[in-house]
Amino acid sequence: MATVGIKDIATLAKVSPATVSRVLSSPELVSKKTLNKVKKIIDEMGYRPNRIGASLRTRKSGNIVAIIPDITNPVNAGIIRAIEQGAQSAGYSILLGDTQGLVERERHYADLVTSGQADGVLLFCSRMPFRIDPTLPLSGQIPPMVNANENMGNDEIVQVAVDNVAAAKAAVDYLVAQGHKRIAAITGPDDIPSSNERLQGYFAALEEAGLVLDPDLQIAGTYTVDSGVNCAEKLLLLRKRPTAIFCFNDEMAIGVMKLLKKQGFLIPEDVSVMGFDDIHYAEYVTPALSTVHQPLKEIGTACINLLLEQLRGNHVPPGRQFLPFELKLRASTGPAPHF
Amino acid sequence: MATVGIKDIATLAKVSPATVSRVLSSPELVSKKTLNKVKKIIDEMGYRPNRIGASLRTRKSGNIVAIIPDITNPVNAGIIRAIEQGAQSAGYSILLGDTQGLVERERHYADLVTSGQADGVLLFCSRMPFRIDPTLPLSGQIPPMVNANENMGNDEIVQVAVDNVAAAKAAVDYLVAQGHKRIAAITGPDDIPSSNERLQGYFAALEEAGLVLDPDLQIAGTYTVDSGVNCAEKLLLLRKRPTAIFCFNDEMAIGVMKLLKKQGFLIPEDVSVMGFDDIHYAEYVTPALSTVHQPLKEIGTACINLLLEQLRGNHVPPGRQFLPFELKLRASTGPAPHF
DNA sequence: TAGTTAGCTGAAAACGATTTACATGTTAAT
DNA sequence: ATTAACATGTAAATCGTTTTCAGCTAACTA
Repeated sequence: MATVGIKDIATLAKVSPATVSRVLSSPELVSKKTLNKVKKIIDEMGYRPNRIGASLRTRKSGNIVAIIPDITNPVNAGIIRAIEQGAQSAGYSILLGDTQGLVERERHYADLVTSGQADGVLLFCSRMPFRIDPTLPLSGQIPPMVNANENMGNDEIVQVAVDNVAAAKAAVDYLVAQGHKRIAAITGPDDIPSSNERLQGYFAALEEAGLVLDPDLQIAGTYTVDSGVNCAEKLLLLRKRPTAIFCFNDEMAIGVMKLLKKQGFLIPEDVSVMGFDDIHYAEYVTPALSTVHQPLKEIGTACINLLLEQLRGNHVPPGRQFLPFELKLRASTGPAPHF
Repeated sequence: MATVGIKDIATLAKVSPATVSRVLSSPELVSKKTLNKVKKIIDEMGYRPNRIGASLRTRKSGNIVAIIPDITNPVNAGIIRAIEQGAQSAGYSILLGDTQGLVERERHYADLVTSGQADGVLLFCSRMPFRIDPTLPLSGQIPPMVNANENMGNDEIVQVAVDNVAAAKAAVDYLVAQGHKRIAAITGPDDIPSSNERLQGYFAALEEAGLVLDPDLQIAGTYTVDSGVNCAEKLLLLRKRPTAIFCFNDEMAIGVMKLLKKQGFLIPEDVSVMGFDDIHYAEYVTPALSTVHQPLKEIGTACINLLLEQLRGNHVPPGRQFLPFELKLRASTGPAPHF
């Protein structure tokens, strides 16, 4: 690898390293003549400034670390893609921290900013990865950070997501309007705040409709297809079966439909199925899955913009920022069966 | 942000910075007594060595850049996840370079190693992102690099993938064995080497079976669901329709099935559909998609191991390394229809 | 003409670690 | 007692930039 440094360029151009540096970062301070002379040498030599040297001096790494439980999750992948795009245009690179849901890996990646390898954090999970003193105000204790698509239960943190309560309520409202009275909910793990928010929305819709809240109809899944299958099995064993199943993500909804079809149930004639997320494939399962659309690209863009704003040193008002969801009604939901 | 440096620790522990450095990186050179003393101070102060300073001196960034056309593609996401895992255990971080297929972004991310921000490259596309002199041997001109799942048409590069020719041939062999005589191929874009390899496998299988090669049955798609729909439309307009369609990825296969069902064709009674990749959802479309399984985790692990080996300064024999594929036969393929 | 001023440029000091070469102190061997 | 060997610690150079401060020149003002 070529190892030509700023000094070499300076020598060749018969100027000082300072001038070369200025040519690169504040050309307006340099006279046209020297500017061209230096630029020419830089081109000829194919000189690339060493970013590590610059980082050491400026105390800016130019990196942002994204702490993500699972990059293979299409929701996360969709958000991260928009984030990467925005970061790149602003001259930042994304460090990928797939944590597989493990606290120690969340901490590990958070440490990258402590050790100067990253300037800010994009957090896709709900735990605070930094050691903080709860008696002190949060700002000042943490680096620039934005939470993507989760709820950290702390309004001092900048957070971007869909209003899960409202979105879940809208989904259940629709099922209610279709005449369903026994609506089951397959939730996510109960330590995930966004899942609990969806559950609240579910409760709110039932209450507003004056429907009884049957605890048997509420089951916790794990956001996987298999868990959808398992939960659906339990629901079908019930003496009074649900006529609609609201799954807190599309994966589980796909699992539910798989079992339903296997057992000979018609979707949506016997049972309606509603998902959440609107992953790419929701449209292509049979019947096409009704679900709640999350605007991944917009969420990603909002996250990176809010983070960049902080990195520029500007104040960003903390708190949650909601982006609009959309109910996608496809073929897996329909009127409640008569009997 | 605490800004405690190695000098502060040294002062507090009444030793020199060099000793503190040794405590961290080569503890065996330090006496037990000083070791404990220094460690205690480090803990008390919560000192984290600044990685930028260290990088500048050691000329190692501890980063690996992954250059990927599209992180939302489940195949790439699956591979990258295994890569990230292996990198993290070796103390490396992954810089995510989603290029959206653009040459300039590939170059941009390759530049990260030129500028010292990354020590090695994981390449998910087939173009060489570094400017090289073709008259000189490649080694020495490029940094440690491994190609994932593509073919760069250059045996001086370390490359890990599935044997696309053999895999495609196996898929078509199976269709032939099921009695199909008119087997269509929906390929990927024709500038993608792995797609061309699959095409070769398709040709080889047909030739071996003594089947005529009808150019009408070969259409180039773009690896998207929509393109699957479009290509299938063209195939169905043919006077002599295919009885089986081999799609070079699962997305297009899903599109093909969507159109087929819409037009009232039975799968596989009227037309068999075969995919490639075995993405997670292939199992859950209806009918379940027969496809070629790619071992994503193994590919990722092999890639990162080969790269780490190079980063350790060891020679890795260049060339392609094939990992075993697997034919997943599900419900979308069956015997050719009688007539 | 002398005094300002504006516009460029250069010298040198950071930034925060690692590492080489050397100094000191201690023990063991002669 | 002298020396050698070893264990431990220190001082200082180094990595490649950026940036402050000061100096120089040339042009402008009074």
